[in-house]
Formats: sequence, structure tokens, C-alpha cells
Amino acid sequence: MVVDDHPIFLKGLVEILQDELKTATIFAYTSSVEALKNFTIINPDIAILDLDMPVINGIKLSENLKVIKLTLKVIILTMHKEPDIIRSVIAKGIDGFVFKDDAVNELTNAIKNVLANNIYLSDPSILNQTEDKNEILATLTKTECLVLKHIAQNKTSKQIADTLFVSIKTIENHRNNISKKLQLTGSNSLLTFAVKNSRFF
Amino acid sequence: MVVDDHPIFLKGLVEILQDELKTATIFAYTSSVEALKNFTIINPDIAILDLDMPVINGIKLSENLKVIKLTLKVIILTMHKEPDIIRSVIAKGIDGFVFKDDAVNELTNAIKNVLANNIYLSDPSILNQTEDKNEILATLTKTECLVLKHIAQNKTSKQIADTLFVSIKTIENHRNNISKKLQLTGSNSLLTFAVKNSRFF
DNA sequence: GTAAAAATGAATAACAGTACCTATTTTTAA
DNA sequence: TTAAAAATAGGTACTGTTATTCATTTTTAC
Repeated sequence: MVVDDHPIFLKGLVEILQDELKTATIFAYTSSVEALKNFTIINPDIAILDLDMPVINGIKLSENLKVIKLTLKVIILTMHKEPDIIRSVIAKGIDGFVFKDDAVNELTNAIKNVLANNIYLSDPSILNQTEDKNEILATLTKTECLVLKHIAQNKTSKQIADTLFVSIKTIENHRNNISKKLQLTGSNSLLTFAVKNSRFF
Repeated sequence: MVVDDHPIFLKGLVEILQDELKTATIFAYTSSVEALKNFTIINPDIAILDLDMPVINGIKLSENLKVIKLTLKVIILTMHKEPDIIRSVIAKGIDGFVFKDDAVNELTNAIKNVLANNIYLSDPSILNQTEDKNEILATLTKTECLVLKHIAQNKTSKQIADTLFVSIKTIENHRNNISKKLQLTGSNSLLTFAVKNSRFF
């Protein structure tokens, strides 16, 4: 099963898989909902899923599909090379991870490996390139996360305090605690972090 | 001629074009350099170019190719739907603009239109959705643009002043002038703008 | 039910950016 | 060569963030 919301990319994917795996039967869908509808009927061995899809993304779809069929192998495709994303994806029981701009043989390698019950990563070294922001972000409390969302919108402590009906001092304390957890120092480093990473929280 | 640095997408593109335009001869390249090397030999009527490619992007490649062959029609493909990008692309003599996640027939429509000497946009309405930040950004002077780059890296006025060997007051003045041009007010609105739009300057 | 964690609030000092001015020197273009 | 534009620099008042430390109340979990 192949799922990607980009029709042209999906077409390329199917052609390549058909060329490489001549005996395989391939079913392609441009939406997660379509894929879910047909999953039990086609009952595939492998699902190759785009990470960034509207409504239900690749990870959520994978979780849904693996509930239906525990032995299903899932390979996630993505354009994003951010280590933080990849780390969080691997933590969610995905069997393979391939970048969309990789060469074709990366994907066939991935298929062979996951069928042999191995985990396959296109570029394992990418995981060692930066600190694990994701793990630290997970240590933020609900309120801290909410405050961080407001900070990402460039609201002042006063504005956040007013919308949440608390004292400015409370927001300033939250800012401080968040900065400490994320090991951010210096002026506006928290704002910069929030703006750059808003899609992660 | 088709040029895209994503091999899988390129494969899909070629298959679709071959299906739709059965009489056409299609040459595909995964890099701008390869495309430039072979351009005069294959002498195509249309070039379909990815916007985001390393080293030479689609716009620059288009400019190079149109110098060699003035009558060449160029269709740009992109994932980005930001009006600012599209506006600046259209200003550079591109004949067509199609989004990568569009349906297949968008591309064939575009090809028909540009061959009939029309300009084709996948979604012309996107141009009316926001203010034209690009035009305003173009009014920034060289130094203002440089300062903005430093601001986007969350440097303080003092740090920027030290690296450019000028007074902190000069940098503060630049900040002020840039903010006025971009119509930004309030605390850290310039920093937020710089971080969010750093790839535009 | 109690201990830990989270959320709330405050005081203070230092640092940084905003928003106005004014003014001089240097560069660019007509 | 001269007028306009750009870059330089300073003044001042204000707003906002950072970095500490301390303290109370509320929520959560065992």
C-alpha cells in the first residue's frame, strides 16, 4: 500500500515500485481516509506512507493501521530532515524511514530490510547531529506549553497574562522555567526558539 | 525538458507527461547543471523546472536557459504556496506556475496554455491573499538587508555593531528604519518577522 | 491523606529593543 | 557638480525580557 497526497509523486512511486518489485501488487491512495477505507480489503504486507498529509498524517495513519494488522510493516517518507522529527517518528514503532529526495534504491533497500524485520533509516547519522529538543519539549507542563504557543505569536508577557487571566509575574516565571528546561539563555532566545519550532508544540 | 532534484518525483513527472503527450520527446535531469550541459543538444520547446533546487534554483536556471533560447517556454513547479514567492517568480518572465501537489491535469493545462503564448497560474487567487511583502523588502538598502540577516540570527544590536565595526546607535537606527519600511510596530516584531522570513532576504 | 509537582505571585537589578528626535559624513545618481 | 539617498552617530524616555530568589496555593499521583 502506498499513500501520498501529492499525485505526481505518488505516480512516480508506483512506477518505481512496479519496476523494482515485479511480483508485487501495489495499491495507491492520495489520502489517508481512502487508505483506511480499503486497508482490510487489500490487506498489504507493507505500507509506504507520506509523513505530511492533511487530516491524518503518516504517523497517525500508521498507528491506526497497526491496530488493525499488528504484523504490518510501515515505511515513512518525508521531505523533512530535522533530527527532532525523525527521532519522534522512530519512537512510534515505524519500521523504516526514507527521505523523499533520496535515490530510488534507498526505498527498495528499505523494503528489503523491513521485510527482514530490521529497522531501516536512510541516514542514521542525522540522529547524532543535534541535541534532542523533542525529549526536552516533552518535559514541559501543559501550562508551559500553552505559554510557549502564545510566545510563538510574539505576544508580550502582559498580553499573555491578560488572555490567561493571571499575573504578569506568573508568565515571567513560566518564561524563565521554560528557558531553563530548553537551556536557552540571552535576550529573546526563547522567542526565537518558539517562532522557529512552533509546529512541534 | 524536465528538471527536478527529487528522483522519485521526476520519475512520476516523466511517466505522466509521456502518458499525456504521447508524441513528445522528454528529457529528464535531476540537477540544473546536467540540464544546462544538455540544453543546446536537446533544444526543447518547454522546460518544466523545480523551483527549489540546490546550487542553481529553477528561476536562475530559467534565466540561463532563456538567454540561450529566447523563445523557450518555462513552467515552474513548487511546493511553496506563499504569495510572496509566486509574485517574485512571475516578475522574472516565467510562463507558467504549477503547485507540486496539484492534480496531474493542472500540468497538462499549463503546457497547453504556455504553448499558446499565455501565462498560466495554478491558482491566480493566491496572489490577492496577502500584502506584498516582497515589494517592500525590495526597498531595503544593502546595509539594512545585512542588518536584517543578523537580526534573523537573534543577534543583539551590540553584537551586530561589533561584527560590522559601527556604533550600536547605527544598528538601532537601522532597526528603526527597517521596522518603519515593513510597517512593524511593538516589541520584537522585527525579530519575529526576520526569523519567519529569513529565506526571502 | 500526604508528598511531590505544578501553578501562582512578587521583588529587584540588569540588559535589550522601541520610538521618537537631531545631525554629520559618505555615497550614488542625474 | 550638486541634490538626494544612505550610512553614520548620539540623546532620551519608555517598554519589555532575563535572571535571580523566595513564597503560597492548587493539582496530581501514590
